Amino acid sequence: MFVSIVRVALGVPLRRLFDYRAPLDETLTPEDIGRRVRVGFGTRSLIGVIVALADASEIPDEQLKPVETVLRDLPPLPADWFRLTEFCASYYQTPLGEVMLSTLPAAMRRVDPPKARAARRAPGQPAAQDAPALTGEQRQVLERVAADTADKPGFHAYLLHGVTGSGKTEIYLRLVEQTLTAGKSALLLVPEINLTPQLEARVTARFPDTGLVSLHSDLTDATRTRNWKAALEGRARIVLGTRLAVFTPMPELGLIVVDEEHDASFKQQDGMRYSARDVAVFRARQRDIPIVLGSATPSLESWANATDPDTPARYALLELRARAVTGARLPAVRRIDIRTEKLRDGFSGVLLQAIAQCLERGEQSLIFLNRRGYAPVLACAQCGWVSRCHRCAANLVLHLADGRLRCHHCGFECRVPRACPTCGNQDIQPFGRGTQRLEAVLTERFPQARILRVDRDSAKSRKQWESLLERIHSGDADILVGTQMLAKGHDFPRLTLVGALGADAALFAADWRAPERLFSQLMQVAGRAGRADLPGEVLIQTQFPEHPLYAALVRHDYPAFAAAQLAERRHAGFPPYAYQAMLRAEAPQMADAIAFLATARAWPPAVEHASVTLYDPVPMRLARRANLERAQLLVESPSRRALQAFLSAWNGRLASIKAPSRLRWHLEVDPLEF
DNA sequence: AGCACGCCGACT
DNA sequence: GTCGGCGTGCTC
Repeated sequence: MFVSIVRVALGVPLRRLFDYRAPLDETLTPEDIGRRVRVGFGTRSLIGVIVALADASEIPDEQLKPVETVLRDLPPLPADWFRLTEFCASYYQTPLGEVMLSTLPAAMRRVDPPKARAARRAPGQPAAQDAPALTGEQRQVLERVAADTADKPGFHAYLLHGVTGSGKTEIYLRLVEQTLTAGKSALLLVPEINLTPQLEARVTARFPDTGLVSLHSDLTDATRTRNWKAALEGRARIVLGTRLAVFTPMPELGLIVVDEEHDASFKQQDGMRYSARDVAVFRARQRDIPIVLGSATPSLESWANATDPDTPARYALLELRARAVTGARLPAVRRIDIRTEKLRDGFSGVLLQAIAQCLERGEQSLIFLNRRGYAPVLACAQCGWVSRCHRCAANLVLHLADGRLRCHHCGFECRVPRACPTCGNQDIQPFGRGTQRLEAVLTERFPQARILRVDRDSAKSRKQWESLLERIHSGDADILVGTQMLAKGHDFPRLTLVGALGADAALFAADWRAPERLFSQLMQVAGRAGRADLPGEVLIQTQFPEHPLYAALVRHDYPAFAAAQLAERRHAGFPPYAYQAMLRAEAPQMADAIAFLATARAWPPAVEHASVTLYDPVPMRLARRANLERAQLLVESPSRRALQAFLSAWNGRLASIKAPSRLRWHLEVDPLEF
């Protein structure tokens, strides 16, 4: 074959590839597939990836431009990376070029790349830390995996279910060790690296002389590029990263681990809205290697895959039931019935007393409330004015700490007015409670206590977060007040009491995934309390103490909770018993957004789609954000295959719907939020 | 998505 | 008279 045509993927939102003439002075071979090229595109130059070579093009010869440069600074992107990005392009209905280019580090898609600087010398690595002895359960789990792979090497998907402190990390580390010994490399995915620096520290300590790189969005572009190159060139044997790392090319990949697999931060919420957990499972199957998904409270999707008797077991279930730390017991969980009691500033007498006793014993307590700010709204009792955001369909939250009203959706903020802006009444009142208010209340009630608030406001930067963590660890705080940030993987040495406020809101929320998230969060904060010598206690203030969610929580019984939830989901025809996609549109006028969706709904593609249901377009729950009116249309099918076939036919037609230029739309497969 | 081209309103 | 608003069309 005489190669005269180079087929190139470009990072533009067009569902096609672009043909170029081979450069005049170079002969291209199939080995060049996967190399980056610089090509002219319209009036500008772009970086693209060679996807194929051909001897002819459908495009008339005079319209073809020659490739400007073939970049040979790196090995070509490997074949399995192509299959991975092709799968994502097709599954998530995103143009291949966009998928490919968006998963490269920014420097790799720039036409004028910044000069690469040598890495600063890494500090001297400490000697390898010894592996701790395994518990019986841990040994069983590892033996099971070893037996499976000896029996049939290749793809195995495991769901590792184990409570906080049961030693999941040790399982990961042992499997990584085996993988390295076999000459392969490992990919470890975690929800947010800066929230869990101790995992990174543990991996580093265990494998000090192994090429370990991390990949996440907090790294500088130069570092990210350097680490990514190390992975592509096979020098990095362990890649530890957040969701974006799932696309890292790794020639010797032999194991994937997804820690806290239920965590919502594995879902990308803009651009290509992929689930890194699901992509990881596809990648493992495609590479024919084992994958371990770990969690104390797995996503119901994964749990169903591992336990549902009606569906063939897609994942094998591995369980760690006991806490690995010798003698450590699960904390006692109690429900505090607040239907009869008059609360004092949101706190029940029982909880206040428990905090007081905790203080006396010199132990730490944690108050959990998933709402930041001082109060969710400021209102005038005289004329009915409430602090609303004029750009969003939402209230402005009162932040008394810096005297401002803030919109949590668009970032708008202003000073707190002294009087009601409409009637001049001086007596405007905050309604409801956020973490700042709890902090203020506790400061007043326990003036001698050192109180630390931990939420997105007090831990804005990685530095602030680390300094807060440092204070918590050094015992520099008696009472912690915070949001779900506090629930994420940390050891609080003297924490023995957890109080949860406002949990009920999730029980009857419009979002039917709210109970799943609530259970997971409460289970996680509960897991922080108590250790061998200090028993822990969890107090949940509720008006619905009989609710099955709390009953399961008291028993630490995730399987029972999951079974009940799955039964409800099955009955209601929700995921994982249905597959969904969401078409969303936003425009300055709601009517335009709805009209777009109505047109899309009335344009069924030419494929058979009997099993696919298209619902009516409706305004989103937060109908206006940053002055844009938003609406959505749900597409659903009991068959993933049918939904996929429908979407690919439909997606092609959506682009040709005429709409006002200010209208934006996107299609999301497997949406998590409504 | 960018970027150019093109056709109508208020301004140094 | 021009600067610039954003509609429309194209990119191998």
